[in-house]
Amino acid sequence: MNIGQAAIATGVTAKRIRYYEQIGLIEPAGRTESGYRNFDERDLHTLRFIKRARRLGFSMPKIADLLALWRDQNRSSAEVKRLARQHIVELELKIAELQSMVDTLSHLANKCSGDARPDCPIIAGIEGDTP
Amino acid sequence: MNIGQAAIATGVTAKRIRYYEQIGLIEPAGRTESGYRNFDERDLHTLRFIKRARRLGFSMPKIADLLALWRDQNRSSAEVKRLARQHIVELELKIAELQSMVDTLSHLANKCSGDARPDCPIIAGIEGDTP
DNA sequence: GCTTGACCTTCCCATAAGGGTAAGGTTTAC
DNA sequence: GTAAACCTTACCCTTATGGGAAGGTCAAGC
Repeated sequence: MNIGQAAIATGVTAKRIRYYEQIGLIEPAGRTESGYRNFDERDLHTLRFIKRARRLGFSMPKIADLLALWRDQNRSSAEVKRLARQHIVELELKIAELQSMVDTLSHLANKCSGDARPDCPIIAGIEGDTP
Repeated sequence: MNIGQAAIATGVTAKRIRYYEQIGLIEPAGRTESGYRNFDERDLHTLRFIKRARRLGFSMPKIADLLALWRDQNRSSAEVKRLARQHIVELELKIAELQSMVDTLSHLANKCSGDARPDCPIIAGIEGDTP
């Protein structure tokens, strides 16, 4: 199965597959005599794993860790759980940061008349009161 | 006031100030005879505005829009409000995305025993059931 | 007056996770 | 046999900076 078919089968673009190989996230795929990459079912399985991990917001280095744990038959679930918990904490931190932006902006926007006059608490809020 | 002092006065690093000038976000600062940038109070005011807008998560292009509105004495507050509302929507979209990741991961983590055994619903969840 | 250290300047390289495109080789279908 | 549809590598682009090099400038101390 060449890279285009693998891309269709997994929903991971050919470009990404090559990138994952390049950064060492996946093993270099086998090659045909003419140099085309050749993917088997196991490769597809790995690519799908990566795709799902990405959708959960894991970075490449973390996915590398997850892949290692995935393949390690002697892993402890505690290790996996620790990684997941840590990631959850990071996500929640990011959410809190974004939420704080939303809160501040919503507050300002609610005070803004939103008409034709130039007076605007939003501009004033950005301009001035908080450091 | 040279760039280092401006950086201290505003909390915007010299590197960023040069970058903002480079991308045209701010007017090129005045220069001394020897080529040093020279900042006045108005420049500092602009830099502080940018800093606060950044803290609210606005991108550079949006900050450029905000700066234009800020300077435009004939703006309507409606324009500003529209920009702010749109930004709020984008932030909330991002938050929802991250929250969905947290939810999925939390659900999986809660089912994981987190002990020495390898069996792990988190790995299984990434590996398999959802597309 | 000279040196030293703390500034400043521009320029180039790096980040994360790829997308776009070019130049060229291969395979497949008719 | 040829044209379309693949594949390959390689290079530049993105965001919003940080790091550092090479070299010019300024202020203080001696």
